[in-house]
Parts: sequence; structure tokens; C-alpha cells
Amino acid sequence: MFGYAEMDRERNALNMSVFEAEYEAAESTLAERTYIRLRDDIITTLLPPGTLLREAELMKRMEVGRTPVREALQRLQYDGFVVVSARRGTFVSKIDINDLTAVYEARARIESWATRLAAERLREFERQEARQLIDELKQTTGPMTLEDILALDRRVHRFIYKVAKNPFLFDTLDHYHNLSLRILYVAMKRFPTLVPRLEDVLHDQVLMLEAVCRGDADEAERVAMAHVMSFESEVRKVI
Amino acid sequence: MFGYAEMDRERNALNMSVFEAEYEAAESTLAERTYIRLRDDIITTLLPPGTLLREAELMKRMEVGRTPVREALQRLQYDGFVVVSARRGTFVSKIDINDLTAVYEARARIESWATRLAAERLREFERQEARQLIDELKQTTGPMTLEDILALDRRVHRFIYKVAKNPFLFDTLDHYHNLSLRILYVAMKRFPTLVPRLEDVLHDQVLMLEAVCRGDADEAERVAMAHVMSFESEVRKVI
DNA sequence: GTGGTTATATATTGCTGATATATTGAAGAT
DNA sequence: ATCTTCAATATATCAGCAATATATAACCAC
Repeated sequence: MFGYAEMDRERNALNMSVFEAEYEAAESTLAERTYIRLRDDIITTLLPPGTLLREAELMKRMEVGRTPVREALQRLQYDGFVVVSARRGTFVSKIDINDLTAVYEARARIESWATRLAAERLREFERQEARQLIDELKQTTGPMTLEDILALDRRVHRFIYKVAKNPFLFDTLDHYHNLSLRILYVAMKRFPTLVPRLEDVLHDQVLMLEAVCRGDADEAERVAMAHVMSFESEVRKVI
Repeated sequence: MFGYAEMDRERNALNMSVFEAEYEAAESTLAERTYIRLRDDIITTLLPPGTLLREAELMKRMEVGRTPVREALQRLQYDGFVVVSARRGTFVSKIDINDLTAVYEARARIESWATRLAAERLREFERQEARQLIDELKQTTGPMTLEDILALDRRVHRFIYKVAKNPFLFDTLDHYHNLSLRILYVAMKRFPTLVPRLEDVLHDQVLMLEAVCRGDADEAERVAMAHVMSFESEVRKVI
């Protein structure tokens, strides 16, 4: 196990681009920032499943007091990212094949429906935004880093969640997105060759956004389902 | 505004049967119990939307320290039941017509799909449990109280969530169920004549459970959708 | 006096570090 | 093998300070 200084350096290299949007929008409370930092470290498996999280250690590392650390850990518990075992310790939760199945099954179904809603509810100014996103996606041809791919993936999905215009659904899908993202990271860690295949997602996303732009709800739903499921089958091969 | 003693009496009369299952399963930590008590008081509009919740007051009323109160309030914030405005106060969140639309739209879609899954995944021992539930539903003929109806409704839905065998989906649906339950209570408070119509739900639920028992996924999904939407249209009339 | 600005007081949550207590697991004693 | 003790850890709480939003009061130019 390497020390925290290296860890922080690695995080900066890894996540900043992926979670950029949230770092900007981060609430100013220490508890909120601590939550986001810990959550992102767990998603990217910088803190792998099973890791013991000691309050005292986190206090030192994050340079905050007990309250923000405790609040962050509790929130992670509700998210399912950590398991608090009474008077034994707090651990990063394990994930298994059942989690993979359950998370992707739910996400595929709910997200494809949300994409249908997005196609039905897109407004004119959002169509402009979509076109811009499509252009960006088409321009990125060269070799892409993992972070670039995931950052783009995140932007596209959050755009669609937003256009679906259901704030409760947005929260639900954002949560499932985080859950499946961690599963993806765990799979990639075990099987590094998984990474390059992810570039195919760009093609899916262009199809998806174009269907949304056309207002073609059926096609949008179909492509979104295929997109999420393709992640699932890629991950299933190695997990 | 009446005092807390009356409030507690009213809560006992109102919610105990509705939330029975959770009171039993309640974790033994003070924070957990405080959370459940507050959440249920908010759902049943004993604490109506807009109510100011002062930490100091809750400490006295619940007879616990500041830590459990704060943890409960934070969790309620993540649930969307309260809004914490830093150094201004914590308020029970408001609900409007948009919330009604969004919550029921999402719940109808997700829950009807879960009911389909339940029909596909029902095991033999669960079929027995379903039959028992159907018998109970059919026996309850006389005039039912609100609490009885909602307690039954809750049991039926949680049974279906469980049989769908996706723990993430279970949590998602349980949350949406709580959200829609509060909307229902708010509507009933404004329009007391709404209550008796709810007895119709019993019929829906029998149809739903029977379809699940037969393994008729299409019918199960269809009936579940109609069931949730019927709540929505009843509430929409008065909100 | 009126209207507007500034200073002050108050209320409330955010955060810290310390204390007390309970539970668990493991090391050591019998 | 069984029991005891101890270290580690979490829960729960407290007292107090910090930060800040809001309300109130004081002030001043006109």
C-alpha cells in the first residue's frame, strides 16, 4: 500500500476530468467535499473493495474534523459504497457478479426509458446543445485516454437525464451511473485490455443523441438500451 | 399548532400500523430511530411541508442528543424530505404539481417493470406467500381505516419488490413509494373525501398478485401500471 | 420626518476535539 | 480448550467556537 501523497497525485491524474462537473458544483461544506472525494476514490478503485476506512486516518488525510468524515461515511453507506459494521469498522463494499447483473439490468431499463423521454421532451435550445455534443464526439478521433472516454460518457448521460425533465429520475439514474462506473473500474483493474474497446461507445452515443435530436423516441430507447447493455456484456466477460 | 404530547398521540394512532414492519426492523441506533420517526411524521404530514425543524427542539422532543438529530436530518435531506439551508434552518420540503407528475411517472414505469420481473421470477415458496396475501385482501370486506389500507398496500408492494430479486431496484422503489405516499397524504389532508375511494386499490392488488402467481408477466405489468396511475389520477384531481 | 446605509445583535447550522461507553476480536493466562 | 484481559473501534454525546444569514437598531444625508 502506498502513502496518501502518492494517492492524491494519482487521483488528480485520474479523476479530475471525469468528475470535473461535480468538483465545480461542489457545495462549500467540508462534509460535501469530503463525500465527493471519498466517493470518487471508491468509484475509481483507488480505494478498492474491502478497504478499511479509519475515521482517524481520513481526518488526517483530508485535513478535516470528525464530523465531515462521519457524515461522508454515512452518506456513502446510504449509497451502498461502504458498509459500516458496528464497532468493527467501515469498509468499502465488495461487488460481485450479482451486483453487476442487478445494476445493469435496472440501469438499462430505466435509462432507455429516460432516453425516450428525452427524445419526446427536447426543446430547441437543448437541440443546439445536443448538436454541439455530437460534433465534439465526432471530432475525437485519435487515441483517447480512459478518463477522456468516461468524462464524455458522463457528460452525454447527464445531458440526457436533464432533458428527460424529471428531477427524481435524474437522481436515480445518476446513482445507477455511479454504481455501474465503479463496477467498470473494478473490471478494468482486473482485465486492463478491456479499456480500448470502450471507444466503441462513442459511436453508440452519437446514434443516441441523433435519435434524441430527431425526436425519434423508439430509436432513442432502443439505442440507449443497447449502449448500456454493451457495457454490461463487456464487463461480464472478465468479472 | 398543538404541542408535542398531542402530536405523539396522534402519530401512534396514525402510523403505527402503516410503518409497523419498519418499526420492527428498526436498527437499534438512536440516529436510525430518530430518522424513521421524523420521516414517518413528514410522510403523514404530521409535520407538514414548510415546517421549520430546529435541532434544539427535536433534541428535546425526541430526547436524544444533537448527533442523532443531525444524522437523521441529513439523511432526510438526501431523501428529499427536508431542505437544509445553512445557518437559516431546516425545513420540511414543499411539494407541488410537478413533483406529483414526476414521482408517479417514474414510479409507474419502474414499478410496473418490477412487477413483470416478479411474475417471471416467483419461486414456489413465494407463491404460497402470495396466495396468503390474496386471501387476506379478499377477506377484508368491511369498512377499512386509512391506515389499514395503506399498511396492506405497503405490504403488497414490498412483497413484489422482494420477489423481483433486484436489491438496488428494491431500494429505488421503496424510496419512490415513500415519496408518493407523502404526496397522497398531502392530497388527502386538503381533500378528505379522497380517502374512501382508496378501497378500490384492493381489487387492483388482487389482480396484480394473481397475475404474478400465474406467471403472467404481461398482465402483471399492465395491472401494476394501472394501479399506480389510478392513485396518480385520484390525487391529481385535488392537488 | 423619510429613505437608505451601516453597524450590531441574534439565531442557527457547521465544525472541532474531547469524553464516556459498548462491542468485538485477538492475545495471553490458566 | 476455556477464560480473561486488552486494544481497537464505533456509537453517542457534549461544550464550545466559527461562520453566516437575517432581523433590528442606529445613523446620516436630504
